[in-house]
Amino acid sequence: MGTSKTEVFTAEQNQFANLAKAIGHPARVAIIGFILKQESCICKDIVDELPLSQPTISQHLRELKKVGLIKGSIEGNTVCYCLDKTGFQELVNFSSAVIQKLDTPNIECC
Amino acid sequence: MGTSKTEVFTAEQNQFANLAKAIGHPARVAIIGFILKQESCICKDIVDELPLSQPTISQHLRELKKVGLIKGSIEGNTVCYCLDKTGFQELVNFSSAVIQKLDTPNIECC
DNA sequence: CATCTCCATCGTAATATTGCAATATATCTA
DNA sequence: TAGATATATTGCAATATTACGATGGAGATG
Repeated sequence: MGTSKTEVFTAEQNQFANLAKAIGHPARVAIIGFILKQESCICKDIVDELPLSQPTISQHLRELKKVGLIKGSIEGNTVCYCLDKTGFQELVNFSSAVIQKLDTPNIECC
Repeated sequence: MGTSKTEVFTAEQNQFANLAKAIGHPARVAIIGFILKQESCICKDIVDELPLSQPTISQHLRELKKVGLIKGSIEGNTVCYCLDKTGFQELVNFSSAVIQKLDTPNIECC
């Protein structure tokens, strides 16, 4: 095994899981945080900031891009990576729906 | 490798990454959704609902519990698993902070 | 008490992820 | 054009994750 049985779950479940999984790595959390602080969105600056090799960062950026959390635009010699609102909105929707439900006091169990 | 270099990141970054990683599996998304729909929070019902073996579900429940997304209470012969607000609140905070920042139009790049 | 049900844990095979050196590619600069 | 700079890709070793059968233990039920 090692493979998730994705085929037995809905497309929505798989898609959201992929989104969460992409954030589920400290380097990627750090990348998001760095761009968010508007320190820079230039790939090189991220590589210089984080104590990981350039190929590793490049790989993490690709993961984030794949699920739509960032988008990159080529700027001559450099690449500018910016946060993509869509993915984060999905996160807000999911988690706030849970909280809202938990706040409605019609649950007898727990 | 295969190991994340957790030691070079902050405790906050690692903690949030763990939280997101826990949600980053379709089975765990499905478990959260099932409990949320208030269909049941009894472990056996989750096992009956999902097309995964009992040991596998048990393992997923442990992952969710480890990061504080659910909490389990023994109820005689059964175990009642319920959502824990804390973890979901962290998710909301993180992602809505990103969205808020992206909505402020003082960003020249991208 | 014997047995059944519910759940956790262990052990293990298959697969995925992580990180980096080496290398490729494209643009920029002198 | 020759190098320098920025980024992506490839290939691989180390480790983590996923799934499940087998097993164990605790409470319910006869």
